[in-house]
Order: sequence, then structure tokens, then C-alpha cells
Amino acid sequence: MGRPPCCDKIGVKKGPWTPEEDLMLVSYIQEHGPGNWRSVPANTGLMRCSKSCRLRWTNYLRPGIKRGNFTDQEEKLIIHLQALLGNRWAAIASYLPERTDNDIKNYWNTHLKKKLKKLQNNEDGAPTSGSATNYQPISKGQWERRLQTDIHMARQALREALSIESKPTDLKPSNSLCSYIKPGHLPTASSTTTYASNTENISRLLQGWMRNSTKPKPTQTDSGSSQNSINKAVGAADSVSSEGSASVVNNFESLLNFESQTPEGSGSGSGSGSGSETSLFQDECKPGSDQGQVPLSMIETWLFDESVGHGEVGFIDMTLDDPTELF
DNA sequence: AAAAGGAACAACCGCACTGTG
DNA sequence: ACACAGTGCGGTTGTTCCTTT
Repeated sequence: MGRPPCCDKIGVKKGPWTPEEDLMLVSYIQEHGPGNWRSVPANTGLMRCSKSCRLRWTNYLRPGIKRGNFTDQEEKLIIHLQALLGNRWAAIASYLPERTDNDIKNYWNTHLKKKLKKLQNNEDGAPTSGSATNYQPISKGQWERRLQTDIHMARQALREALSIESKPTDLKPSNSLCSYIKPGHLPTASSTTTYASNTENISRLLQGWMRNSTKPKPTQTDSGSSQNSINKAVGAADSVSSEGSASVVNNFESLLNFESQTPEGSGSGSGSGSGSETSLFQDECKPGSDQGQVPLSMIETWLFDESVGHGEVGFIDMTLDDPTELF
């Protein structure tokens, strides 16, 4: 009945990863691509659980990850998405391509939850100064009301989106998600200088082996796309560490503006194929792929629309029993 | 300067889901 | 239909760092 552990616990190392271990893992992935994690410890000699290897890669070593320094807009986005989706961190992370679900989850638990709580606690007293999300101090009632309105708006937008999913929308991502991913916000040396959180270290690691690496063969299953992702991601990491972040931004833009592309031309998130490289974060950032093609810009518009909740949309009873019913 | 407490973050654990034979 | 392997995901814990006393 019980599932066997992913690895026998004897001799399995736990705790923080060392640079050497990271290097071993990265080197292995260079040759074989991500995936088939069970074979990773055996083939690399890492005394780590396969799961641990996967986690280490996806959360920290994978190129293109931005860590720390959440911007106000990111905060706001997370708060909105959390209200909409609940604690579905992976789904939320898909709207912040540079962020991992783990990172967002941690940030929520350590920062945002407190801020919101504080906000709510201020409901009856004189509201103290603002949250980092730039919300005006509002009472709990107002907050809930606003939240519900937001949810309603999102729901409506998504419904509309789904109903017209087949045709390209002319919605302009005026407030494109990309807009908050500004070059200045892209990975720089993190303020926290611990090894694990310093993406530059990883980038350097990757730089070295990318130069002489031949194109890794696509391995298996769906890692065809993920392999492409790696290729591109590594390139992105390269550019991040060396010359800034323009290419990363471009990657984001090409990805996030997918709704403006012709359906057959790009295929957006779902298997563009055509031999060309897929989007950097295709694997992670596919807002519509698992829940239908939701034109991102509608969500964006909602997410960044400061006027939401102030106007015509009234109070709606919105107990969101099942978030999936949104879709 | 040292200790205590809290905050932040990295990593682990266990369940759920999916694909395959 | 079933069992199993592989992977994804969210909750939780452990450790480290920082701030306060």
C-alpha cells in the first residue's frame, strides 16, 4: 500500500547544498537535461534524494530565476492572485515567470500574510501607514468587498476569455505583465549573499559549461520542450550575468504577449514545435495551458487596474467554494 | 559584547496526479 | 482495471541571519 520512499534514507544527505554538489548536479543536467531525477543521484554520485535534486534544480539552480527583492507590483500581483487562486503557488508562480512557487510561498508566509493581517487589524482603529502594496488603508469590510469584487472581475474576464479563446483578441496588454519585469528588476547580485541565493554563482557555473557544451539531446517525455527551455534559459542566464537582462526581458515579452500572436503561428504555450526554441519558461509559465487558454492581458488588466472595485461593479456574493469553477 | 527572540529562507515530507506497462 | 514510477505541489520544519535588549 504505502509507497516506497523515493530513495532509501540510509546515507542520504540532508541539509543545505554545497557548491560542489550544485556543480555536480548542474554538470549532470548539462549532459542529460533535467528529468529522470531518480537516476541523478546514482549517476552523479550525489548522496542526495532524487527529489532533493529536482527541488534544488527547479528552485535554485535553474537559470532565469530571480530571487529576493519583490517589487511592489509583484507583491500586488501575488496578493491578487492569492485572493483569486488561493494557495495554489504553482499557478501563481506561472504569472511570475522569474519566481518559483517556493519563493512566492515563502514570501507570502513571511511578508504578505503579515501585511494583510496588519491591514485587517487596522480595520477598526486608525489605520497605520501603508502596506508595501500601496493600498490605501481600508477597513476589513472594504477589503473583503474589494477582494470579492476583484474575484468577480477576474471570473468574468476569464469567462469572456474562454468564450473567445479561439480567436485572437485585440486586447492590448497595455499593462502587460512584462511591464513590471523591468531590466532593473532582473537578477542582479542578490542582496543576500549566501551561496544558495546568489544566482550569479549559478550563472557562472552555467556559463562555463555552456560554452563547450554541445546541444544536449532531448531526453524523453515532455522534456523535449523543457530541454529547449534549458537551452534558452541557459542563454538567458548567460546574458543576465554578463550583459544585463535584455534578452530575458525579450523572452518574457515574447512569452507573455502570446495572445497577440496568431494561434497557428506561435501556438503560444502549448507546443509551438516547429523546431524553433520554445519560450524560456514555457514549462512553468503557461497560464492557459492547463486551464484553457486564458488571454493573459485580461487578467493583467484586472490585476493592475487600480480602479477595480471602486466603480460600477457592486457587491457580489462570492464565496469561492471551488476556485476551479472559475475556469 | 553577548544572549534572546524573531524573521527569513532553504529544504524536507507526504499526498496527489499522470503516464505507462 | 490495476499497479507502479515519476513528478508536481503545498504544508511544514529546521537552520541561519538579523535585530533588539
